[in-house]
Amino acid sequence: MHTIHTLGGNTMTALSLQQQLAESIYIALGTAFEAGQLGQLTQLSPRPSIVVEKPKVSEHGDYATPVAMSLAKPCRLAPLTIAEAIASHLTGDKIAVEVAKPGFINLRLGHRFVAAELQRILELKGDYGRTVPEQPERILLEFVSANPTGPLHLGHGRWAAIGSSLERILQFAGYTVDSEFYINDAGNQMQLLGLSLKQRYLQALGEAVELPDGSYKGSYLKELAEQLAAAQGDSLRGEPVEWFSAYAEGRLLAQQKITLQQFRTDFDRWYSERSLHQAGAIEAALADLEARGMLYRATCSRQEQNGEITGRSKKAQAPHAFDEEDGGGEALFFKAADFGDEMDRVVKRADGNTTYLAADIAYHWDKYQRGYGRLINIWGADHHGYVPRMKAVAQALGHPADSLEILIGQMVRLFKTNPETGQKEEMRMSKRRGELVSIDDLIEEVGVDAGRWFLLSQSLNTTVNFDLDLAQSEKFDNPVFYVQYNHARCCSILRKAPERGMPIPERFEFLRPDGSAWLETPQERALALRLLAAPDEYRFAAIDRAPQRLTQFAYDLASDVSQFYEHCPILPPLAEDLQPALRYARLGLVVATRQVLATTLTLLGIEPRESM
RNA sequence: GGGCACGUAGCUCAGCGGAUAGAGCGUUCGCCUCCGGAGCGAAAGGUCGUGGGUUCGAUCCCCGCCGUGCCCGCCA
Repeated sequence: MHTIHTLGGNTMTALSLQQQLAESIYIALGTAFEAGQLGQLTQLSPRPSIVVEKPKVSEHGDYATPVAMSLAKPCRLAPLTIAEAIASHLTGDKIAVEVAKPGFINLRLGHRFVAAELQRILELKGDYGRTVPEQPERILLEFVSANPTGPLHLGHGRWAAIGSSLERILQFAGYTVDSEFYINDAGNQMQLLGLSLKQRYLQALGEAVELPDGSYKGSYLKELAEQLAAAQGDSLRGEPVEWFSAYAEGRLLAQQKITLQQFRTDFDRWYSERSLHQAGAIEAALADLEARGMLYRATCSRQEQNGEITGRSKKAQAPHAFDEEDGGGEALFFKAADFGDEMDRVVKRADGNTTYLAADIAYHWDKYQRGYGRLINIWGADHHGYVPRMKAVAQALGHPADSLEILIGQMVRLFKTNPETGQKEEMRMSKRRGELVSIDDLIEEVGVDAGRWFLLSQSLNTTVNFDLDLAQSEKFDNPVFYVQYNHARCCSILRKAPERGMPIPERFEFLRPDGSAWLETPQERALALRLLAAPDEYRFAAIDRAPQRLTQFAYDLASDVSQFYEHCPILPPLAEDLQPALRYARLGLVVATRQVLATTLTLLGIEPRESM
């Protein structure tokens, strides 16, 4: 029987604190139920959801549950009565329980409990905070997935930071996760890339050639072309466009890989779209859909036929503009509308070429074939309109709609103070002119740590307003600096302790012989409680797919460290009047704190620096 | 026209249906010369865009409206 008495110090359980508390409350609930204290409530299954949360006000306890209020109706009892009944079965010497006004049950962690949990951190070290999911899953996380047509820009940087952190966070929460980059290396854009490079190459040879319309105008292609001209002279003049495509792709993809690696974003697989074509996966996936009755041939979609398409953009209002080119023949449609998309989508054009969607169908078909039960994609908001048709694909292939999870992230805007006006100005990025701020630029300007931090610290559905000045700041107004500084500060204390006559012991003791706590100041307690909340923070970051919870947590933790440091001296001479046992208990708290800060930063892909 | 997201303190943003809505910056007022200096403490500052609804309880869920951003191809 798992009672409140056995809480804490149990290194075998992978339960977070809130899970442990919820478990205890559930058991107390069962006891109350069996004792007939829950009124009209007829059964305890399905198990009622037990919310355990950290109250905003400390008077309401370290943790609290409103479970009695949600049970009031089925029990037909006053919430207070229910709360009293549950609370009466929660008594123990490790946690103080009290019932408050409307029907809250407030829990206060006792010294022994806190001390035991601190010991657990010291024992588990970097594994503290690992949890086990309710449902184990094999997840494929796909992100960035750019065209190999140029340097990765700031937007890609956001997906890289979030994807790579999320991968670590999900793994720490017990999921099996693989990460993948889908290389969009097929289609006419590669043709255009080759053409652009060839023209640049000819320009570099001194020829007056115009770049074709819509070509890639970024300076990186010019540099590539000049390198080619310098190394090969005019010997490549006769090479076909395809040669230039392949060359450009090879160079640009290699550069993207280097950039991402520098940005601490590693992929388990780089998956080439072209390889799907070569392996016949597109035909295989379409054959699968065909066999399921999900395809049909027509000159236009069923919805257009029936006049069901209203409210479209100008482009979409003229769906047959292509007829002139392709002779108005029949295309192959996928019945996306059967699964919630607004209309059916073309997978094979009238001219016989497959569409981008067809390749994406094949890619996701292949992901499922490889045995992943959950697919998570991170896309920019500019692709959100694509979500319904991909969800339709998942369902048409026989998978639940929610097995494909598409996280839509808003865009990144960059701000910098103009030295002339002193005003913050947006650095406008223009894709047309090839002027995008690249991840390489970002790394050069602010470094990987600050770059990642600011791209991670906002919720996915908020636009990031990236403040370059703030990210460069080496003062406490810069949160990443503040967090790293406080980690380094812990390291410094641990480094100096032996020099000041306090060698680091094997074990720390947090309780006095009489069972009371050495750590009893508000700062010590706040810090310790923050550490105990870490596993829940990691867990929620995984469940909510929300790395920004951890930047927030890291900051709050650093703030607790800072206050602890100000008020609780440890090393002589500053602390020489204090009892050694107290100083050692504080030192133990520093060891645990450093560990949790380091774990949190590692999950974010930010370096826990030992010195600044 | 339609879709998605957003609207919370002067600014940038957090906020798992719970009690008195938080943080940083900025502003005001006090401290501090300290194990690692770039600080610490406090105060002021809010009709959570708006109008309804669901709920014992709504910043959070649902609907309408207003405002902002992104998107709506037999492109990729």
